[in-house]
Amino acid sequence: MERHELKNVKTVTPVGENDEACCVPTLVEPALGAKQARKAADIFNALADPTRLTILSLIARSERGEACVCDLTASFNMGQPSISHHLKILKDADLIQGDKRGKWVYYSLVTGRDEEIKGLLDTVLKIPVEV
Amino acid sequence: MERHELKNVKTVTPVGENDEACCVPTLVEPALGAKQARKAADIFNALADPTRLTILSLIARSERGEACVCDLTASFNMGQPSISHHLKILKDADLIQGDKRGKWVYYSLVTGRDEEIKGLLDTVLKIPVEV
DNA sequence: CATTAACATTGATGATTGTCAATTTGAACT
DNA sequence: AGTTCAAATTGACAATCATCAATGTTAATG
Repeated sequence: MERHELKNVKTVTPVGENDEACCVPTLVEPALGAKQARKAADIFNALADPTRLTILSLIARSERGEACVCDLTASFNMGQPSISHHLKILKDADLIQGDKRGKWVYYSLVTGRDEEIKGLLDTVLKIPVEV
Repeated sequence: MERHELKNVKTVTPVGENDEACCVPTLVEPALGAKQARKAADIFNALADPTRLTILSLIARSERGEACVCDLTASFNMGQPSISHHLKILKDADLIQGDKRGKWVYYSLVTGRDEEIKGLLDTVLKIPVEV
């Protein structure tokens, strides 16, 4: 079976009626596993929104490592339910955790995943914004 | 103006008719910049799909650091147009690049961003899949 | 207990997305 | 030139998503 990467090299394949063995995959490795891929996609999906990235950034850069919903709500031009919605998505993805103290709820990066999350943010935020 | 983080500490604020100054943001920092947030979100969005993550993984782990569309198409239970569609999204996000050689097109991670992309994948794929 | 304030939840709506079927483009070979 | 095959593109459709308006929940307060 010939590899198309080598198609200029005439092989000794006994060229039948339809040679041209198309694509012998270079790798048929386990690749990724459907479950793992879905899990990872969920996390990236939680990060795939400007509002949510800004929320994370606000939390990560805050003095105490946390921010209350009212602080966050005040930082955006959108209603409080929308912020709540985004917070839920981040929470469901295990990126942030909420702590109710009195009337207020304070969100912080999930304990133990601080650096991981900051790393993801930094990596992508390092990319220059085109001129 | 009292900080609610300190609400248990009685302040000397001349408690008027409505004290209770809600949320004095701990940080009013520039945060992130709308443009930068959108750009980052676009990249995460390109990563927010199991098929696309698997494509990236297949490319990243392949021997020559590239894979042709026919290889990729053969690896999924979906039509060739769908794979083409996902490749376009990854390409538009500047994560992969295509190289047409003969009848075939070979995709690889964008030159110079190899490690960055692999880093993003590794970070998220390290997360244990729940039992 | 009634009220108020902070936050979450629900339901509706317009926009975006992933997939397929059908068609088109473009290169290689006869 | 005509055929064949790899890949991209187009159009359609169901599903998902971000937002808002309205309502529900829970904790502090009078």
